[in-house]
Amino acid sequence: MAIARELLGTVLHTCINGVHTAGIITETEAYRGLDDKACHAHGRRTARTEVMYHTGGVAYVFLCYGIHHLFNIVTNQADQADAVLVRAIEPIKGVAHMLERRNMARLNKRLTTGPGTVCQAMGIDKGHYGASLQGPAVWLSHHTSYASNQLVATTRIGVDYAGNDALRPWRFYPAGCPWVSKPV
DNA sequence: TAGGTGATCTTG
DNA sequence: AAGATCACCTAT
Repeated sequence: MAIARELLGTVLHTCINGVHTAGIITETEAYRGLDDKACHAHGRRTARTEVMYHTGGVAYVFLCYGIHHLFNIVTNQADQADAVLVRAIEPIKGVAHMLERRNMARLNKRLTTGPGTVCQAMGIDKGHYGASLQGPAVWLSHHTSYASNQLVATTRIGVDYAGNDALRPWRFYPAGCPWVSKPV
């Protein structure tokens, strides 16, 4: 949970086919393998979730609804299976390339607010499954830190199937930030 | 508000 | 081997 908060204000970079794009992470969700039914890895260690059981610092990417790739950062020690989903970014580099990838004409909030659109704009797909977050394709750099009283915590999106665990307030974003998929 | 889309997991 | 299930997005 702490890492999900610390990642807000961190810059996510990708370099794909020589194209460098980057954005400030503005919305995250935390998932915990051991006791969180909303986590894909909870009670399941399969080919798809295997990388979540690895030591943190790698990417967990999966395909959702047959269309959208979702990008997660594996965060804990081996066998804990914890991860943070990146749900939105504020684009800061390579905006023209992001617009092209998203097939959009003008910059607006919809470019990178939502986990599926973040991946599309940044060029992330299943080829990045298990990739190191220390480059060369994907990496992070520091930009801003937020005090905890600047952050909003809400329940996570789209996890109603998880029963009580759907109520955990493990979705975070900076208060007032416009680059958020669904403000409260 | 509903439908598209395909990998993954279960046998509903 | 087939069917259900999804951490979503876009357009009506």
